[in-house]
Amino acid sequence: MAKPTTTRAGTRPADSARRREILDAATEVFAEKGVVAATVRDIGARAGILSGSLYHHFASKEEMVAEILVPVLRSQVEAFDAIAAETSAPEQILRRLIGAAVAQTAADPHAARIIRNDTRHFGEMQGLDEVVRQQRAVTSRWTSAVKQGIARGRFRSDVDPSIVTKSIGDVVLGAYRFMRPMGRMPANQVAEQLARLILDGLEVR
Amino acid sequence: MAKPTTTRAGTRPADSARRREILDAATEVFAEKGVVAATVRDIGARAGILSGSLYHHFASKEEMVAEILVPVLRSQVEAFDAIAAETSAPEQILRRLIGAAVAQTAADPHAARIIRNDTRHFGEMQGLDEVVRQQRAVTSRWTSAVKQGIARGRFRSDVDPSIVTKSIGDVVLGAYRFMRPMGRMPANQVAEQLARLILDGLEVR
Amino acid sequence: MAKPTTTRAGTRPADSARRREILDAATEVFAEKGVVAATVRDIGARAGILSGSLYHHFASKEEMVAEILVPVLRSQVEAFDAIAAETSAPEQILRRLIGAAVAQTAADPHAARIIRNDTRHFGEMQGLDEVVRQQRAVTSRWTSAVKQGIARGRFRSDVDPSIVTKSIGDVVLGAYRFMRPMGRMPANQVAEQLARLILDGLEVR
Amino acid sequence: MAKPTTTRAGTRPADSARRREILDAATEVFAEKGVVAATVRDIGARAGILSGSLYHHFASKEEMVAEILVPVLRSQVEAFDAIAAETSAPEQILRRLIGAAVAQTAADPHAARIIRNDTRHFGEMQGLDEVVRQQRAVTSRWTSAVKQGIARGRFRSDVDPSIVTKSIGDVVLGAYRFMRPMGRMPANQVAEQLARLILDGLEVR
DNA sequence: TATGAATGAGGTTTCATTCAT
DNA sequence: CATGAATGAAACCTCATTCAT
Repeated sequence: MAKPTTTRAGTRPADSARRREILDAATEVFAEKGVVAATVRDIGARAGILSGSLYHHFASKEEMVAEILVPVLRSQVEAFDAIAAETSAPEQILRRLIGAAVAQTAADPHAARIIRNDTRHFGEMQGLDEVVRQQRAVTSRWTSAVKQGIARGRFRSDVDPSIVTKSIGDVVLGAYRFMRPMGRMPANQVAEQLARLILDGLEVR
Repeated sequence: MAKPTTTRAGTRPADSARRREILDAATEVFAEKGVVAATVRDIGARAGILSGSLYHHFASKEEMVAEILVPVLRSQVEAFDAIAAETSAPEQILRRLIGAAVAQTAADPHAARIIRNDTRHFGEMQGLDEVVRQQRAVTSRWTSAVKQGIARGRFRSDVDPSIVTKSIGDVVLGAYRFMRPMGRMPANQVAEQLARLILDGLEVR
Repeated sequence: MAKPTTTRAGTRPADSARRREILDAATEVFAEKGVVAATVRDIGARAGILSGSLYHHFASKEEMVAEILVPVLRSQVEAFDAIAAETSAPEQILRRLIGAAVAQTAADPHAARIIRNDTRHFGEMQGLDEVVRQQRAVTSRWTSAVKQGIARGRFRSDVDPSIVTKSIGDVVLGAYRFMRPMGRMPANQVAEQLARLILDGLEVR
Repeated sequence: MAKPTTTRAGTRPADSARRREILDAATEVFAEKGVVAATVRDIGARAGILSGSLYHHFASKEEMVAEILVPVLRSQVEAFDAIAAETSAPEQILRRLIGAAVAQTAADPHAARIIRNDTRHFGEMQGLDEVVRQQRAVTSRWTSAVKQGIARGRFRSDVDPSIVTKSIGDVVLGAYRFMRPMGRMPANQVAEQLARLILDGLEVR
């Protein structure tokens, strides 16, 4: 995982325990209500603090969003790059990308939910440039994996790569619903089922 | 003093042309910004009207959302039921459901986008009970199609039906991105590609 | 979107000094303009605060009304009950009820004015149930005092008790006009004159 | 009754039947909700017309109020003056004033209710100068009747004339509650009971 | 005369943010 | 670090009034 030792602008003591607690509360609230509908009062209430006091730890609501998502996305990009570097068979790559993405989702289901639901807003929000950048990086990893598979004749060429890519992305981002705390299945099992579905399809051959 | 949420009597001309225009404007704005972030001023601006004047036509922002989504969802449920009634082979049913859903998405891509992005908020919004009900109806159609296919041995039984159902739903709801005005592909082609992907999988056999 | 009427958690410091100041300002404004015509901006202006900031202390305009009136009415009911418990002669009871009511009016003339002028609206306003309940309690105290006097043959039986009760209520509630800050007479003198008028009538015998 | 053949400013056809109907609807609505809380939409709804169409008949909401109240008040002043002119005994005068006032209340209970509840607003509303003037005239009639009775030694002198006057005014204005449509007693009976109460008091001598 | 659409001002309320203590 | 008070902008919505048809 990337280490967020420095925060944008002149924000205070970097990362205390309190800061982490607040961020966890914010993560939950953002996941449940969405970043637009979530208010700083909601976050304060969940963290056991008054909303005004949040500003001792974070410069803005946006900064919280960034601080929640950037590490998650960065770590995903790193994981993806490692997989691409050490794997050669396209279906193996895709299978492992799915596994890594689902594992991330398992590690931080709230973050996954935020990404799935609020990506649309990140462009207009200030200070989320890095989030947007990392999201693009993730997408590009999926895209090259798919294109490579098609180029090597292992993936079907009669489906538009962009459709494949985005559909896989959607399916994987929705995996949080099948695992704790929302679902009941262990992450690796979810990953396996999604991989089967994506690679082999629903129909029995 | 307290805001009366009840529909004012005397207003509400059922559906005039102006009403339709405003609804179209609202549909666009909701799709682009999300129902929470979209303001009545945004809608008014797009419709060429002052925000207060919207209330000559609609009782609330919520009512607009309902009026946009209910017909779309109802028509989808009807289409789904017709397909289920006249088709017997599970893979045929699923293929046709996908086709119908994508066709809907093509007919009203903005509505699809709203559903995809804002479903989470509908439960807490007042006056959207019918929307929620129809959404449940849609989901139940997908679910029974999938379960039937599994029961008849045509769909794989090693993937949780709920995972299958939700994943298909996600993929189909995202189809608006590949068609006009956002994408460039004709609807029936998108439907065909998604059906292939879902039923046969990405891998070349 | 829909306005949540529930009291926000986290706010509401029970009663600070500021809260009292605002409540006093609100009391004046409500008394002068009436609860419907009084705007939160009026109240804010009188309290030296922006109208939005009022909501740091109160959940709604209605809550202010309730918080102004409930204690006044409750205290009146208590006073009435004490009188009824320790007094036996009907004319003595009535005289003392009038005295207590006028004393209340003297203690909080603005509240009396609000009650006199805006009772009609309380039923339709949200959160004023307790106000309505206490008002009924006050009325019932007047009614039983009058009926008791008639039953014991001390009050005339040729006038409908409901007319008597309501008329006395009206006269007493209007007492604020004769005392400071609107009038000039001391409260006990007003009470004495009203009691004479009510019990003995205007005519010289 | 004074004939309102001319309306203030350049308002249309003077008085058609429709105008009367609307005015009746407005009277009811004003009485029930109060002139501030009553909206032109309420009035239109009760009159079976759209609110905008009201302005073909009246220049403003205020004009309606004026047109409702001025004739009532003028007629009361005339009646009072006639009584004062043809009666000499103070208690007879007062008794007949009460009778006349209650009769007015019976004839137009809604108007009485409006006067009782909304007098406070008339000063700030535009175009109600004549209403205010006539209300002053009414008050002055009550005042002189009372003062005359005191001067002639027929009314008690140990109660402030202003208190007497205002209290009588309150009681009489509240009479609408005891007669149809709100109460059940015939007007002359209400008048008789109020006169007894005011002149002779509640206590049995 | 009436309708239906619109205006524009203003109402209550929300909310991110600031700051003295 | 946290509180509690406040700000100021902006949100949703209401309402008297106007006007073309």
